Amino acid sequence: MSTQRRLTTTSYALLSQLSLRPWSTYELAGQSARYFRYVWPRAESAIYREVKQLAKAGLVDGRKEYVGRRARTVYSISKAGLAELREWLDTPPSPFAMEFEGMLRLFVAPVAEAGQVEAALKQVRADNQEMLTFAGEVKQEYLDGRGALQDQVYVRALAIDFFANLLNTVDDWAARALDEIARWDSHSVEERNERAMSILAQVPVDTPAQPTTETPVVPDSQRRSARYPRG
Amino acid sequence: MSTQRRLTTTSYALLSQLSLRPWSTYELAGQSARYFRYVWPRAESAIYREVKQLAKAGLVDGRKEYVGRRARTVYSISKAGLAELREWLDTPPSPFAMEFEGMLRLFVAPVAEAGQVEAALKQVRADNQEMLTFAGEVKQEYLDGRGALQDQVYVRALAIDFFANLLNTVDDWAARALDEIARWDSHSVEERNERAMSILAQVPVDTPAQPTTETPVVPDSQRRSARYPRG
DNA sequence: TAACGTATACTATCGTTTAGAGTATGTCAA
DNA sequence: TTGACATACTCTAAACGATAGTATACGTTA
Repeated sequence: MSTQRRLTTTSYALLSQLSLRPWSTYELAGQSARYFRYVWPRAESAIYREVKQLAKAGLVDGRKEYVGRRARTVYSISKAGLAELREWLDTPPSPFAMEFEGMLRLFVAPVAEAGQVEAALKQVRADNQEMLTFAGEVKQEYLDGRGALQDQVYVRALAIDFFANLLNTVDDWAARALDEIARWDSHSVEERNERAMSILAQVPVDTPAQPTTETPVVPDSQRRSARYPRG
Repeated sequence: MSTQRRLTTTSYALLSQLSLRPWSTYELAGQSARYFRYVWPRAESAIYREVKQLAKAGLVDGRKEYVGRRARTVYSISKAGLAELREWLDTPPSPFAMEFEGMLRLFVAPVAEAGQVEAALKQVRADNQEMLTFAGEVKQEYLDGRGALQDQVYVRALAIDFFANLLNTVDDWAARALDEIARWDSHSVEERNERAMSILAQVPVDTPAQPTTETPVVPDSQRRSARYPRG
């Protein structure tokens, strides 16, 4: 019953899912692979490990069921689990983070062979297309009334809206970047840099009013765990 | 000299940085904290560990320098390292991935107390503002001609363009989502779901032409390591 | 001139997480 | 009855993160 170990966001992600309805571990792993993968990617084995620990901590109840001779465990959230979940909801979420190897490829451009960076960015667009196709399928599932947790479309629609827009933004950028790269061959580094300055000037973000007195330090919005501040 | 262990993307990120010029480990850790953090976030200790292994594998050369009695090691890429890097550039990049706890918070909305999800999304916007401020500072640094690797603005400008657009997209979404959440109080779940259907219909992604015969399986664009396919 | 705070430059350790393979049972179609 | 595929997990090495700790250098202030 007592919560020994500190819970991770992965714990809460599972508690969240289980707060909506009971699931078997296999189903949870499936949901993770199909949907959660995009916002909170975790290995399949981590799901199995994690629910077991949640059960040990008394935050979820496991019930063995049988399909023929094959057993499976169906979990549901416990009162203690729901309380934990509610407490988590009073803490600020950890900030948006990403891994984008495509950008690493771009950074090596000065020492890459012609075409290598281009190929990487084309791959980025291909991946994006694949994900957009998936998003389109999910959109259609909900429009057809056969989406997962269809009774919560009012929540899920916002998630689909998020992804479609995000993927389009990334794709638009990749297209722009490919356009620029195509010009590199016929321009010197100096010419490219001059052009870059006007691209920079048009980047949709305000520059600081007073010149930053010195190079700002390491960004701080790292991991958080405290409650929301005062108001 | 022989590469025993399989290199990770973290290895290649460091090789990339070292291919542009030599850096001390401390500088590499600093660059990682300041810039790479956003595309390939790794712990400081991981940087120190990794360069040492790259040195052991003969992919980088370390030279001890002294400031008084305090030693530091400055690394530069070796021929073998450059060859490895070039091979990596011939492999497709791993797909874009993210962690977005804010979305997890949204998913629990049906069991959350009023205001909890709203607070989470406001935090998302605050974090975004912070990152946008940082992007603005970096933009100004390059416009002033004092950015890191300023002679490569033609590459770095594209990265700043990426971030500004991405952050704006996330922020716009969060604002839209907050607008929707504000309506929840005065509407039943049925009314919310009805509204969600029209939001869904306007999501900027095409739905599949032929109805997806069955629920599509686990997305495949998982980790890759092979070369680009044929042509 | 001593003390203090901050930046530099790391090392060490422990626990967690991932990737990937492996095991075993059940279902269905050819 | 064989094989493909889905279900339902377990196991392990290597990668990674968090945290603490050590030590030197340098500038400011008391």
